[in-house]
Amino acid sequence: MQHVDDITNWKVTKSNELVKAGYTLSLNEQRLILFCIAQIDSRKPFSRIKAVTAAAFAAAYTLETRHAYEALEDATERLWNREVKTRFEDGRVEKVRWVSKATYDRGNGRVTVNFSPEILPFLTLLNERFTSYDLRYISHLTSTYAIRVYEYLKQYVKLRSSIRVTLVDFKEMLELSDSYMRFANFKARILVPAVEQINSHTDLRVSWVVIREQRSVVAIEFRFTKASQQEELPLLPVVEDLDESEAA
DNA sequence: CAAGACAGCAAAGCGTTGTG
DNA sequence: CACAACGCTTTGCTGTCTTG
Repeated sequence: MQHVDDITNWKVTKSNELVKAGYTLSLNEQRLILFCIAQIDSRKPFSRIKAVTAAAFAAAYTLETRHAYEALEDATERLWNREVKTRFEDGRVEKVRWVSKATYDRGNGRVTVNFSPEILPFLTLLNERFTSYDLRYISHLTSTYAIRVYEYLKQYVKLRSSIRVTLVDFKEMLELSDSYMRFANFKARILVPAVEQINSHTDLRVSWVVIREQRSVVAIEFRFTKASQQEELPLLPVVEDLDESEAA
């Protein structure tokens, strides 16, 4: 996992709870977080502390190294105040910080991230209800919403070929409840770009239809399949992979 | 009329270039 | 490596037309 040039098989694994939680991250913050998560062995407890070099970050997301410094510095700075909101059945909302410490080592182009203790249950010791995917599939997505939607669909892809989600829940997940009061805007700015990016860069092929009540859109039904070509790539059944490989 | 579609404006974000 | 500046993209909103 240390080799910068070999990110092809890095997997991001997180609990489905986290996949569906409400949070906002800029693209760079999202990239930084996912890069760190990809280095975690989700089956085990772990050190909480992950280091990211500009070179490794640039390699993972196909940027020129010299451009990665400021992206990392900026993302690190902003990550400090970011939080994850988990909504419970009874309406309770629990907020948790992503990081308890995040420092950019100026002069060395290196970030050290300490995940907060409260976020760890979403990332480690996972053996059920989790989602796993290859980091490389989202590495070319340029909309943070595209990444969120990809993860959301990915959690269902083994179980079914479509999922219906209410517009309210969906916007809540993306922390857009108070924005995009007009569906057309949400569609044009979020849905269409996200699905387009997912279809052209990831292993999922997605389409969607709106569900209406009267004339208002109340839900979205996503339909998806795994792309046939990508299927031939070394994408082992996730559960087996996690249970068996290098466990000892 | 209410809600969606479409066009366009503006701010923020992202990637690049040039400079030191 | 850092910083300033530029240009393209992403994101959020408004005006206006279209539709059932």
